[in-house]
Amino acid sequence: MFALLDCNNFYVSCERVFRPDLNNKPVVVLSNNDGCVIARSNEAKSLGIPMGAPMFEYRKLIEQHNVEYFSANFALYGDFSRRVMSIVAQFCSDIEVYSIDEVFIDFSQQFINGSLNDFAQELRSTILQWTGIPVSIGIAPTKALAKIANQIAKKFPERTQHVYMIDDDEKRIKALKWIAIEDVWGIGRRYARKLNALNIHTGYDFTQLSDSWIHKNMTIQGLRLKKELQGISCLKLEEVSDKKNISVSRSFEKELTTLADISERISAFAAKASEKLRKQQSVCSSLMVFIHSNFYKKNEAPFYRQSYINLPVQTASSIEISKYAKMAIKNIYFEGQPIKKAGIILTNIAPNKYINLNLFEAYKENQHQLMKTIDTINQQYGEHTVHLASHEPSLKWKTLQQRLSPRYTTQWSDILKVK
DNA sequence: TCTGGGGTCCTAGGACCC
DNA sequence: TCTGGGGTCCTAGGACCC
Repeated sequence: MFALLDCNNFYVSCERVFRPDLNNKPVVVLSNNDGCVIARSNEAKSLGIPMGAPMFEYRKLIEQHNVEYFSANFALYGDFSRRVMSIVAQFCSDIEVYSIDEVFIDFSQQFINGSLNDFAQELRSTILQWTGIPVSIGIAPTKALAKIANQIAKKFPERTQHVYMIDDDEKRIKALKWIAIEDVWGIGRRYARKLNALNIHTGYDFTQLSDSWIHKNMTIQGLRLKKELQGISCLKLEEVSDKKNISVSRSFEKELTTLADISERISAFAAKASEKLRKQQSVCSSLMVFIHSNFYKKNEAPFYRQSYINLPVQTASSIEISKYAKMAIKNIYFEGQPIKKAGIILTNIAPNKYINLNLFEAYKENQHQLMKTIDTINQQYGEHTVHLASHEPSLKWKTLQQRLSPRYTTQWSDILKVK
């Protein structure tokens, strides 16, 4: 049996831990630049605020109903995530951290006295007591069914007490007939539309389609999903592995129209991405830089360009990566073209212990040492203490975060004082 | 005026090799 | 006039996830 444990309205719940006055009140959390809604409390959902709602469209509704809103505080959410996951790890040996707020657990490997249900309840109440974060748990024979069980637990909290188990065929069929096809894990907007056109509306309908049709139209992944929904486990827990791509991208607070400005941002993104790369002790051997115009402007033709660069040597040096990123941007940008968003993706990532040396380019050992020193300093004295001269982080163009909560758990100066 | 960011997997088709 | 077959690697693009 598998379980999926998922934190309820995670970002909002993190904010509420230090603001209990916001319990039972509508709360939302906003994206970068306070652009749109990325998390909502149940009360905010009931007001009809959808996921991804642009702030400028919903500001009126939000103010009208006294919805509390926060700028995203990822330092806080990341820290809470680590705390929740470490409690799960104490209870269960076999887990897969699936996202910042979700974890799969292999219950079959678990030595559990009594019922799985009681065990899950105990886990849930411990997490709530130790961290203040409410969670829901779905239990089923496969990961895809555990996802659905989790949605049932969340949808009917009174009846399920936040834990629901699909443990026989009758419950499985009932759950499949209950769930709308677009809410099934692995069915996105595109497939949902295609399936709806064929009169497929529930998870159950989907399992009635032929294997060959699903394989042909939805690849091998679609077929796996069908088996999973039928109770045949195809997806196991996955090992945590190094990232195969590392990207940093941002929308700008306004359109940029000069190479100098865009180049400076790209340099900062490159440095940030290199830092992530070094953190997982890897190097990369190619990168891609992209820029695009404001796609929401209906009266302008969309502009999108990307440039791939193969690096002469594998590296994790901010200096090297930034240098090539700036070369890439020169290839694709022309002066005057307004750019709203840009980013960098590092690819062909490998562990840094197996660096391939290039016949014509020396491995820059001194840069390796320099990066190590910079990382240590920034870790100790705060982000951006040392940075490349080619960009001025945080000062000139700090992103808009007008409603940022304190970093209660990761910054000494922000810690709560109890009088 | 104002619309997020960071990932994964799979497949088709072209380049290239013997 | 007739012009092989089988394989791998790489990349771009499309789908999905949170």
